Amino acid sequence: MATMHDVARLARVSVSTVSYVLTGTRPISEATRTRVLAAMAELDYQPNAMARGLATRRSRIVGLLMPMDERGLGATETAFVTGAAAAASAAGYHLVLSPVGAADHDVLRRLATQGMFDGVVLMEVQVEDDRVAALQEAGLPVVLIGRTGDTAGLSYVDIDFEQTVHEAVDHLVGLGHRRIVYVNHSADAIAAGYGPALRTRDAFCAAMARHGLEPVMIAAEDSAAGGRAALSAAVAQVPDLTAVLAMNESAIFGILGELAIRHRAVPGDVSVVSMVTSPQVAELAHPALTAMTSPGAALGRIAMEALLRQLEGVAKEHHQQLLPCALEVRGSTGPAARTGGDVGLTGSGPPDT
Amino acid sequence: MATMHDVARLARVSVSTVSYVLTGTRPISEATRTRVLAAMAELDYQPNAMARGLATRRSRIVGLLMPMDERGLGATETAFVTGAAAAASAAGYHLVLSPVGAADHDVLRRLATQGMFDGVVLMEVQVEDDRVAALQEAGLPVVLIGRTGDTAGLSYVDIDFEQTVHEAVDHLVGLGHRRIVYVNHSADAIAAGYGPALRTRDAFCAAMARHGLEPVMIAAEDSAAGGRAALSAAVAQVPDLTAVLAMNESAIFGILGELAIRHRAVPGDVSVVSMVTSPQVAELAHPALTAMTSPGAALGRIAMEALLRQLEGVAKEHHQQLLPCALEVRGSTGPAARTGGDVGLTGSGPPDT
DNA sequence: GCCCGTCGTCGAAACGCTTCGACTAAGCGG
DNA sequence: CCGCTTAGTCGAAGCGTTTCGACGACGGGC
Repeated sequence: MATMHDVARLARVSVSTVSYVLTGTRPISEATRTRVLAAMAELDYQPNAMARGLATRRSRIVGLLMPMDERGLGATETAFVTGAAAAASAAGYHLVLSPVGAADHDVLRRLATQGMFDGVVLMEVQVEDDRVAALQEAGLPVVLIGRTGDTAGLSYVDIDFEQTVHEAVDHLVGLGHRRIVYVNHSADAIAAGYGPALRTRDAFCAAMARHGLEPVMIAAEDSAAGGRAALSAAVAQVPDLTAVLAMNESAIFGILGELAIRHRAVPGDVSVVSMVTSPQVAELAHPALTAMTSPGAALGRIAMEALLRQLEGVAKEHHQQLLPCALEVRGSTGPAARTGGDVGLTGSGPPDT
Repeated sequence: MATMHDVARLARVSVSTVSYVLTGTRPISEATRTRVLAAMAELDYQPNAMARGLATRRSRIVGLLMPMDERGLGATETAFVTGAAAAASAAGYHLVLSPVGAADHDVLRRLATQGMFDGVVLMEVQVEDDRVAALQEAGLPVVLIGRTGDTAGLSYVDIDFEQTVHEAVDHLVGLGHRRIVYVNHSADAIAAGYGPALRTRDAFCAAMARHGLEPVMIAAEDSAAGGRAALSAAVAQVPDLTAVLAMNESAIFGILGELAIRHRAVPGDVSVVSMVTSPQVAELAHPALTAMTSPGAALGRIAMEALLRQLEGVAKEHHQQLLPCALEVRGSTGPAARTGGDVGLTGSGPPDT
């Protein structure tokens, strides 16, 4: 409640002197400095954020822009948020969470022009995403989590899907698997240009090709039911599959459930690798899932740090970085079954929803 | 980038007139209003948030204060956040996410005095929590998610643990269960005064007493391993238990895993009810868990709306509200086994980590 | 003994908005 | 026809900072 005026009066100096003590922009004698500091302490003075923001034209507020659909955030997205929040807070910035749909153009521009944000981190970027352009036009520093198709002139941090898929496939092939099915996100997501789905699809093809194997891919709705359906489809297409690689965090449990119903043991008959998964989720399954653990919090933190560096003028170039997911072998993968044959194929259960 | 000055000049009116058009605090003739509006549109004018905040002494920013430990947020907490964010955004407020530990007193006071927040929602409140007092001293409107022991003069929204536990117990008793074990949060959490743990403990005692049954309770660490250990302990203490009621979202999968190891079928031999759980998590298990679904997003939304009402001066009284979790029967509960006996007790497997 | 640069401080002008008091021009009841 | 209210507008004074230009004092090089 106390203002700089009060402090100045109590310390018998001018307001500007108090400001200089605070910001250190001009030399101040030791004597007055201590007098001013004492006055501040006595009055329990805190500089007013709004006033400071107005005068400096820097709010020390950064935005975290993300679509917040009904279903809420998955573990990985939540990790982005907490990582970014921690980094911002550590640097003395405030982080505002702005739910902004992929199509909310005007909302976005309003946010950008209001002068409330020094910069923003944009999550859930599509391969084609004009929000990026809108923000840049407004002159707002932006860092992406995820990336557009054309990344020229952009700062981003993303998961290295190519690398991650290759590692996962290598792991399975190394265990002797040959008939591997990739369960991706939904066909809708792919059609909509959802980056992770697209990139993992291509990477899976490439990885399988490198081993001289044929890539089989199934799209799954983001739900347990979707997972069950996907597994049914997979078995129908490749009856003697020995491994499933799944991108879809929501579908994975449906996949496991359907495998159980069909009496295919994991990892005895079928090995399962879950991609871009948080350890917590991987531990939930039984057996615990061998997974590519997403560097969620790290990604959020790195993105935020890159943004702040840009704001502070430390970095002028763009920050572009890919982080692979780390392979963590747990209980759901093992050597490929000897006979690639038709184990348990008979009970080709109902497609189920 | 355009300021009110520019708009005023272009519309050939004074700055104050532009302001009145914007805020509607004084009558403006239709003619000038349209002229001003046209000028705004032409210049693509957006009022500067900082300047407005400084002049009105209202930032239209609210804080969401929560401890953000290493492990990150659970599904329920995440729902609080998204619910609150959506509500704030819908009302034209900005929501800043502030990781603030339970002990960060000075950080809290600094946040409160900086004038950046019009009000705050405080999450993860302890039964004894002096942060609440600190915030109130600073004159900041506060709404809690969760509640302290003494709620006089406070606004809060919380889960109705009493009601929730009673419903859960009634459900199990209604299915014929008599030997029900409650798996709570860790002993540490209870000792630290973690409200949900305390309140469910008491409620469980009361609910069991009402049915003339003896309450058996086990504390579990928040992990799958903790769940396994807890179930082992439970079986040791009540060999013929037929139902488990679990509070601990992290431990629940350990409990299920350990049951599987001990060849106790769910729900054939043992029924399991998970408390304060999100549907997504409940669906992950196999069989899907009968659970008390936490009203996560609703809680966040209601808390935020209460805060905003307070800020707008609409509501003067305090908002105190409890929401029960909704019982959603899925596959993990069924009639109590006929013979309460020693089914599967022989294979009293290793405590496992 | 001068001139100049640096140190330490001050006053005032921004920053972009809201809001108060005042003023003009109508409209209107008596 | 006069004084009152009311609609409509303006200018100026804030809001609490930062920052720029200025100014006195002081010390050093010559």
